[in-house]
Amino acid sequence: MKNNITESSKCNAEDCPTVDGLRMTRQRSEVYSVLMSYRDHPTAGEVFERAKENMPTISLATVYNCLEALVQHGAVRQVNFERESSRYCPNLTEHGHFHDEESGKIIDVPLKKGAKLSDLLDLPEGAEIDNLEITLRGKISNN
Amino acid sequence: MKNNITESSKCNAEDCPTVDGLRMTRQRSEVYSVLMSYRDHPTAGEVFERAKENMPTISLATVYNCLEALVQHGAVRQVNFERESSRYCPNLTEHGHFHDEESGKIIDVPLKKGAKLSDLLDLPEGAEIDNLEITLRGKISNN
DNA sequence: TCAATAATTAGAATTATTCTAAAAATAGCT
DNA sequence: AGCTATTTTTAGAATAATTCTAATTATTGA
Repeated sequence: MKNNITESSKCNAEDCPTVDGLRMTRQRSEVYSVLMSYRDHPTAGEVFERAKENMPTISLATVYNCLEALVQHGAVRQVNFERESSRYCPNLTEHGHFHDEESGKIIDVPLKKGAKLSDLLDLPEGAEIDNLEITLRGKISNN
Repeated sequence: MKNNITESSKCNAEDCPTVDGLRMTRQRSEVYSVLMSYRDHPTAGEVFERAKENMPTISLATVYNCLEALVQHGAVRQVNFERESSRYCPNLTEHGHFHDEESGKIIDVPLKKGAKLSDLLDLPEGAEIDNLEITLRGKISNN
């Protein structure tokens, strides 16, 4: 195929943000926009299924590559629940995840503004936190 | 082999606790005592290697079975870091885990007594937490 | 336009874990 | 103790998510 500048290979703010130092290819843009439009923490396989609707030739390996690139550049977060396959989340605010045992849904749980981790945990002396993951599992009693 | 009651098939408080409703077999006892004696969050494979020293005939499948049984009966906790293989921890107090990026060591991080999760997180309305996992990754600056 | 670099692709390889089915151990009777 | 039902262990096969490989394609920038 000839080098073909299409609409989707150009950047527009919504579905193709400029990520520092990351070349925004059509595939990365598609993967990112899948994450942005559903926001339900899909697995790589689910992202692949959805991406194929717009871009039937995309491969699973590419979805993995794109997700990794987006994660490494901080555009997307990778979320792991026990040994299940990784899920991906475009919410970049500090938050944890609540896994509802009944519906299977995963709900973002915002960290309270100004709340300090050291109020909850006895952190080791001199610990510098690069990454924090808080995952909760439970039920939602609706009454 | 004939039914052979050996020393290790009897229970003594230290390496063979009675776990509610769990038959304490020689293999389960061995797996549990491996976890208790090193307490460094080994993987199933590492538990297998260590268990073989005392019990050369134990199989990897059995180690997985035993670990699962112990986890299900609340005698041991399963800890997951990103996509790495599961690790196991006999510390039953409420705690999170700090993963030191430099040494690779995993350090238990106690929850402060009386600290409330709801001070840190905006939990969803009516959420009942069955399980909480807090994992931290970072460095320890030693000065 | 061309050369150098980076990304994509299909399919193979890897790896942790689970499954299967047969053998062994154990518990609960009498 | 002996008998039977149930549970556990075992080796090896199967599975599934992810990563790797090597060839093709796309992109950058001189």
